[in-house]
Amino acid sequence: MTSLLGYAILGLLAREPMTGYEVSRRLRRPIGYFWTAQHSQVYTEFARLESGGSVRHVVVDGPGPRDTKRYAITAEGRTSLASWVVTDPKPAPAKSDLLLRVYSIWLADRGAALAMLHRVRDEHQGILEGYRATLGRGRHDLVGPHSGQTPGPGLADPEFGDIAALMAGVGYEESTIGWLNWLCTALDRAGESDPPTDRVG
Amino acid sequence: MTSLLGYAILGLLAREPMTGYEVSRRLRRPIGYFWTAQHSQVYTEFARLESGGSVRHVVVDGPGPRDTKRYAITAEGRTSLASWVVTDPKPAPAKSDLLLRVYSIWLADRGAALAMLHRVRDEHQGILEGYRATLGRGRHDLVGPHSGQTPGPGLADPEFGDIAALMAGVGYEESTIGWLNWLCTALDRAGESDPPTDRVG
DNA sequence: AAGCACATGTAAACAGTTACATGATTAA
DNA sequence: TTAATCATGTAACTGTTTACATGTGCTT
Repeated sequence: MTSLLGYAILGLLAREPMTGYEVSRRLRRPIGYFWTAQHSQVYTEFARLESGGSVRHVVVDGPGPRDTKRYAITAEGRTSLASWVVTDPKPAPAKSDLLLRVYSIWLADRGAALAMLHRVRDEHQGILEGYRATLGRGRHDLVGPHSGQTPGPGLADPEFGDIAALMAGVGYEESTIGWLNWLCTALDRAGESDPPTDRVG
Repeated sequence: MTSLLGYAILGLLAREPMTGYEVSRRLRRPIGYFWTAQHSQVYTEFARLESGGSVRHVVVDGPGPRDTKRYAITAEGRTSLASWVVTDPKPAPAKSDLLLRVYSIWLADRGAALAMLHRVRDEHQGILEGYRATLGRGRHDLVGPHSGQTPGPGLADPEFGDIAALMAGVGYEESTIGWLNWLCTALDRAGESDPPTDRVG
């Protein structure tokens, strides 16, 4: 009954109570880049979660014309989150704006395509560095694919989830950057024989 | 004005004319896993593309109560696709069902979590093998990050886009599988100190 | 005085999924 | 005869984005 957005919110509240504003802020560019939502969606989802008994709120004083509400996960919410976590995700339909463009890149002007790919690569490079910095700021036991001996956070520690998500983000960005570099090289090589003009029409 | 789905369809039609049914079939599990759509969405999008002058159809005889229509991209459609291709994609909001679960995995039962992660890894392994098989079936010039000397397809060849998308898929699956293996190991290590029971409530 | 961060909501539009509806041909 | 594949469409619903709406307190 709970939606994926609902579980995203519960995952945040399981760490600490938050206002709708704080949840929205975390869901703009989340740690590990795995879910996003607008504040309008968050506020309506809170209402559904509360009527389902997964969260509860207390009113605290704050600015503006309305009450500020701080939400906390309930025991029921925690249980439902914990049992959903181990169910099978449906095979990701992974819609990629970038891949969609690359699929049709053979129609485009080579120079313009290369410029776009370089911009995208630089952006991913920045994101990757951000993830690495975040990993570095945390405790760095457990980090590194073969770090072996040092004991990491216990399974019951939320940092386990944080680090796992960050590691996924690092791996994803690294693989994307590697692919973009390969693609730029391939595009250069493919372009050597062709004239550098737009070949539409 | 054209939606991302519209460009996905144009990208397919730029290769060869197709019926709505064929486009839908390709969009269920696309080459490189980068876009999906239901047939209901495809048929309505065709209407929009046609009223915008990007596609045209001819009626061919076929089964069923309605006419079978074969769609082809127009010169205008090709031009609009080619110029969209080199515009910047917006930073992918990349919603991941799996990452969402892993972010809250510290709440779950370790055994159940490991079982789920193993199922997911095996599934990704299958997808990866599928991509590799597809790459192997095509001409395999250009394939391999540092294959260097052999000339690949010209930039104006649609196979350039096919291979690029497949390479992205291979990189993504490899990185996902590597991360899942790391995660299973970390989960084992983290679980050694904790009792293997559900720690909710 | 202008702009930003905090803080919460509603409304309209668009994107996407699931279900409904029809019917021919071919293979098990 | 049962099911799958080919083939096209509409309707209802859910999810998501964008725009509207309000108002405080702090900083520049």
